[in-house]
Amino acid sequence: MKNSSNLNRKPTIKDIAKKLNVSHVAVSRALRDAPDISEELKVKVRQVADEIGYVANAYARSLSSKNYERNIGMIVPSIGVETAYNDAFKAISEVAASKNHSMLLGVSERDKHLEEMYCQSMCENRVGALIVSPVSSEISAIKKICKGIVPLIFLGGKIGRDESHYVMMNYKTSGRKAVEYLYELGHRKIALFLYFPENNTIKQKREGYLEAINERGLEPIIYSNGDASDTYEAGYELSKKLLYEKNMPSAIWCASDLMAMGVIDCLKNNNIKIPEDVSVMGHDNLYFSHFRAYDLTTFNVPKREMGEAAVNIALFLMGQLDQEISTQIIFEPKFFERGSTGRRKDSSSL
Amino acid sequence: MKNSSNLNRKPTIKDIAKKLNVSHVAVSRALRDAPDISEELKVKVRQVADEIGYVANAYARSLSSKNYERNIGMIVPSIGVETAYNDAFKAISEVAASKNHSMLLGVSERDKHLEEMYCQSMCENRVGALIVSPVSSEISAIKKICKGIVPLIFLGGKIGRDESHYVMMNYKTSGRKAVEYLYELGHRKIALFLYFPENNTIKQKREGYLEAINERGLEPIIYSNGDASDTYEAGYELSKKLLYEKNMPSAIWCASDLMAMGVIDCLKNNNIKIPEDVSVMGHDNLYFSHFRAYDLTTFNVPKREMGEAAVNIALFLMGQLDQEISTQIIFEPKFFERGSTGRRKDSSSL
DNA sequence: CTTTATTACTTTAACGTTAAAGTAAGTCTA
DNA sequence: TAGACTTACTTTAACGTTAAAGTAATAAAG
Repeated sequence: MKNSSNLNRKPTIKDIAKKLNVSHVAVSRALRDAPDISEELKVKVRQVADEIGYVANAYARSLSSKNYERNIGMIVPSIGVETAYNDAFKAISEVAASKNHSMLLGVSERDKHLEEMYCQSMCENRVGALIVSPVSSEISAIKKICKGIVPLIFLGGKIGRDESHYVMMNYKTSGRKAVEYLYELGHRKIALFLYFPENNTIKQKREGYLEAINERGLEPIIYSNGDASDTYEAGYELSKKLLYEKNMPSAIWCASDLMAMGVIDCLKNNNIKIPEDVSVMGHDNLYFSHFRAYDLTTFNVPKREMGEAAVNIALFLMGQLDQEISTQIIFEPKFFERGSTGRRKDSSSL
Repeated sequence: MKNSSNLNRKPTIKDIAKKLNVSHVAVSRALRDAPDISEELKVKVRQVADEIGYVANAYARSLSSKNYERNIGMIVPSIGVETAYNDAFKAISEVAASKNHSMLLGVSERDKHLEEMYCQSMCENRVGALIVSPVSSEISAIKKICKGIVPLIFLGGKIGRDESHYVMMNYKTSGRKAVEYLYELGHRKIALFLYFPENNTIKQKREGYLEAINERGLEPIIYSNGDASDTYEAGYELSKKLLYEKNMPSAIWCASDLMAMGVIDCLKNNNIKIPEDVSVMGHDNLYFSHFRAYDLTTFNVPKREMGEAAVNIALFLMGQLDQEISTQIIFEPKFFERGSTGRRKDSSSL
């Protein structure tokens, strides 16, 4: 049985007008508190509107006034516990609300087809700007859909630097700094734990790592798990593999904090002390990373700031900002030293 | 300097019509693949549309076809790491996408004023249904705004059972079961850690706890932190207080996993063994709760299922479901026993 | 070879609102 | 006391689309 609550016609300004024997335009102006309307009528109009439960129709308003570009769209691959998009979205939504814009959020679940569908839908809904954290580096379809209709701002690490508007991180810095830092602590056998799928983020981290490793004449040790992607379990499993292969490095840098937590728990479970026996570093600085049980040395990704930067670019492109700003922003990761890393023991082989 | 990218007029079906010397209605029908249009014209129309970068205007379409109730709105107090709303939103967004509905998300940041603003905006945007996790139990303003315009579905624990559409948890069960379980493990000194602000969720948990405690003739021990709300730090601080007061119970049930993690880290830091010396339980079963470092006994909140239930009610109320379903759903918490709880030691005083 | 149907359109009107131009009645000014 | 100005409206048109009704040209039927 179909429910039919959507069939009942909602009251319009014309209904109010009829009741008060005035033109619907007078009502429209009264409701908007526009000039050329007597206080008396305004009061009556508001009263009747309240009485009959009138609520403005945003579709008609936007169509008529031609400024439907009041919303900001955002498309993210996921909004689970482990991602940076929550904080970014939060910042974007706050700024948007403060400027009286609504947010449209699409969660593509890493599905390129769904991502494109959302893109199309947001264009049809005439968002003023669209902030996309693309599922993959392949963004030509998105660009084609939005071209000429909606300004596109890319957020995150998966895209190259030849786009016109983006906010991203320089993950190469993380790779270099991780090695530099661990080297200075005396570590010579420094492993890198990666995850799949291999996107630009990962590529940059590996690049930085390899550069710094090579400059110091060290041997690169890279482990990458095939299927689990960026998870606690992935870190746990890779560590088990290390233990099995009896090839323990004195320091491990994980491309994500989630993996690093898995590594720490697996090693501790096998009576390896962190950081006395092995130093473990992560990346992202999640909310949980500072918890005493992990106390993870890591790199902070300024999620909030990135979201703010993106929404500011959006506002600028929508003509809502009075100052000129750059629409290509690259943030540098910030190093956070905590307790999961330390000086190498004199005998480092396990 | 104002940017003016929003001023350029976008092509409409009339532009296509003019190019092909047909009526705009023919174009409209061709684009929608409607009958009464030749294959030939359809091909030409699609070609020109592509050429000039035509994108349908959702506002005009909705206004004309009068079915603008295609979107589902959702308003949540927060979307940070620690909340259940992520998963719920995820489920809702997936189901909505599968039925070709878009989602409008408002994050109220626990601000009642912002919550009402979003509510108003969603009504004006004629969402087909609005799912709200209210900031507080005071929901009369929300109900007044939406009345007669948009069906309202309340999600979460903060509301009473006299609303017409809701999805909530029975937290009283958690309170009872926590005590039952710990009692059976031999614990007699069972503390409850709460947080502020005190909403229905908390009230129910306390109620269940007190009932079960009283039935067994035990002494209730309730600690509540004044300001930090539901955080790791709150759990940490409350535990410090316990240690300082030398009033250690043999089991602690925390109203949230986040707090429980703080408790575990603080106790472990003070050489108290979990669960040998003290059993610790939480509530919510966050993604991080199963990590080896905490291995937390807790109650699962079926976030995803709750989201699915809510969106199904929404679809039903929008007349998009073929079967009749209940619009008042209460989920029972599911107990997850893990390693943070155990039998009481014979000598339990510390 | 007229009637009836079918195909592929066109024309008109409507959705609910706002913009812009028009106007009647009253007030002020010189 | 005519003309200009002000107030508080009304009328008309438009936004971009779809629904519904109308129609010319061709094909099929009897």
